Amino acid sequence: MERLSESGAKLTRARRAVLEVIADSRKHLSSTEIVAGVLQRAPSVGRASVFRTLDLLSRLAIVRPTFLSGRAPVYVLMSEDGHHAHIVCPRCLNVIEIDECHVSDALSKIAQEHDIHVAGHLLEVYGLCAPCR
Amino acid sequence: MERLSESGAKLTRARRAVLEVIADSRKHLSSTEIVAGVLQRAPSVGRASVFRTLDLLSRLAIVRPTFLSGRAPVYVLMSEDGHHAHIVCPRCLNVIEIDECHVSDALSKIAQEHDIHVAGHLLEVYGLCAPCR
DNA sequence: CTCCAAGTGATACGAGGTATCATCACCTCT
DNA sequence: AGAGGTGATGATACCTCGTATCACTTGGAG
Repeated sequence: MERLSESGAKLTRARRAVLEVIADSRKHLSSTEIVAGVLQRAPSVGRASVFRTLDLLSRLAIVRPTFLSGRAPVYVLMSEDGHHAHIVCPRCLNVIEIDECHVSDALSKIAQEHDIHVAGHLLEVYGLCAPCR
Repeated sequence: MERLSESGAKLTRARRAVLEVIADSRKHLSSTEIVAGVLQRAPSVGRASVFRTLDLLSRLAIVRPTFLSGRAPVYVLMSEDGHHAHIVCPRCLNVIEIDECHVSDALSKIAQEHDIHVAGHLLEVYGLCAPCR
């Protein structure tokens, strides 16, 4: 929310609604689910604005579209410093969020080797979860 | 290619064509580009089969759809052991492939903490490349 | 309070992806 | 090597998600 206004973008009803829907959700939502959620919360907001907002949030690295299950992408909320990590079980398609992903050493090596200023990352780990084995 | 036949799936003309187009490309391709490439290589192959094959390859973790630029996802070819890593520059949208991503220590910690058998991973690093600074 | 660029909502449109179904060809088994 | 049947195919029509357009509204700086 602060990240949005800091970027110079206006904090409008539509954008507030989209952000609230995403932040309040326990799981990653598809665009269709976000449209539905926004419609409940602020019925006057139009479809197009939801998509425009998702696009804006993606460009600001607040959110990142990713394929988890189903045909449409779901939107992952990035942490304040632009990072996110989760585990996907290819069997049950459940997603386990990871808080501590231990990749900072790896990132600094990568930054050095490729002459990059790292601003964020997404780590997806694939593997069977305990119940599925 | 071997990975496909080992999975029990038939090795057909359509599938061969899709795999060849992806493997021969220097960059990550969108579905539209893959359809076009397949059409050149094997004109008799139908649209639907290309999408079906992409779906199959995703389920087998040979390929992974990801949003890099543009509206449609692009397909990333995973290594034989199910891993892939790259850097995306948010400015020029160029993608730099990473061969050595240094995350194995992190992955074993994650595997332990979350009781997972890690089968693969995708690491996306975001950051400005040298020319863009 | 005023102003105006940024953003909005409604709608029509278009591209990307899918369901269907009769036909075909891979590959196993003999 | 040849046959059989099941998984896969190609063509088409369709549907869904996301986008362009444009007249109107609104956030927020001054």
